[in-house]
Amino acid sequence: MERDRDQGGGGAARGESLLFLTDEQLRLGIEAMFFAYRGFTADPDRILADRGYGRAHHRALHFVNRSPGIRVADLMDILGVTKQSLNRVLRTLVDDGLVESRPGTRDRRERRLRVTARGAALEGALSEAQRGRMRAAFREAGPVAVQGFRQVLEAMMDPELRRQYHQPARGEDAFGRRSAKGAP
Amino acid sequence: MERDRDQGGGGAARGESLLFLTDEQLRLGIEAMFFAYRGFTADPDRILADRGYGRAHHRALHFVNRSPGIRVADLMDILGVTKQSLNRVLRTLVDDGLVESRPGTRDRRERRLRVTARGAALEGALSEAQRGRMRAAFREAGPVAVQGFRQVLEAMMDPELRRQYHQPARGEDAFGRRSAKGAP
DNA sequence: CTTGGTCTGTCAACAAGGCTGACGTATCTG
DNA sequence: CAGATACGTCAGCCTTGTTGACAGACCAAG
Repeated sequence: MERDRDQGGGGAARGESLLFLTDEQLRLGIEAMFFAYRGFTADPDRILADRGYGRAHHRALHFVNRSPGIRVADLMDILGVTKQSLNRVLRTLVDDGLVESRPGTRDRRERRLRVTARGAALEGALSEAQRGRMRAAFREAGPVAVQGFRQVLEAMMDPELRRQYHQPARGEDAFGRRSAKGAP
Repeated sequence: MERDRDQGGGGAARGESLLFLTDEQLRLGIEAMFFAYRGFTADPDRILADRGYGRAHHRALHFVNRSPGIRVADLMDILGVTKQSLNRVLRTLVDDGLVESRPGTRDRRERRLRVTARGAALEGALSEAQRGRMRAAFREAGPVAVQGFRQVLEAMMDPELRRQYHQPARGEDAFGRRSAKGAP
């Protein structure tokens, strides 16, 4: 809502050019999201299938890699799944030696997660496949388009998720203190 | 690939500004896709859950509504699922009277699908929820950003899917002739 | 110090929605 | 007529989501 410039109820342009808000344009945006997301996940999915993992494993691995020492509960919030779902995926990753799970030093109820060397290798392969496609898309569209892409996507997120997007890290240092982004 | 302007191997800027192609920027793009897609599906998912349907029903309903008279095989291609998966979903939609399935007039082996009045109503509700969020995002980001958003998403699609994105319609007229976009 | 409440993560069981494989049926087409 | 095609269906499997019940660790109040 924010400033809410002009924009009458009708749906047609007025004054400026609001043609980009017509239902037809929105439908195109919706389908673009659908088809693009398919492409976005296609490459890593192939790699995962080869090794007997699924997309859920990729997601977990990605965010553990991004935030070493993350707690299970925080990972749950980011991924938006129940702890039971997450746990199943996490267990296979731990059993296979891709992720390491250690009790927190400050609070021993929690498990602090980090990727192992092997986990980092797989994450790198998946990530590189995904980055490859995105790099090509970014290059083809150019920096201005990329800027717009990010703006629209960010505006489409739920507010809590937007926070996750901006403050990636969440770990625990050697003394067991929590270390959020700019925490003292 | 296309023109392949500049863009050295290093990863840092050179001449222009290629900072938008760094791995860090790509990681942000990847996470933006992930979080935005969550938001993108959240609103319709709630409506669907109330009525005992899932996201798969939404997808089918959307594309049948978009392309009245579409054949089952074409819907399969668009959705990227097997006929068994599609059939399960489609059967419940037909049984519940949201989608109508009739043999084709030209070729009676095929089933031509279209939404019923009730189907259109549900599709409208789902669609409106999704459009609402996208409308807000588009308005907040502005027309230039929307243009970039569409460019990047399109570049990220698989080529076959890009075709689906550009030529939405696919139906059958009263005489049983196929009617693609600008077909004679 | 003990005790109850609130976290933490785990186990069990179930449902949705993908998948493969094998078939059956109707309908076209050469 | 013979083969190809479009669709539906049965059976069975897997991933990944769900809820419910539970155990261990922590913490604050008595």
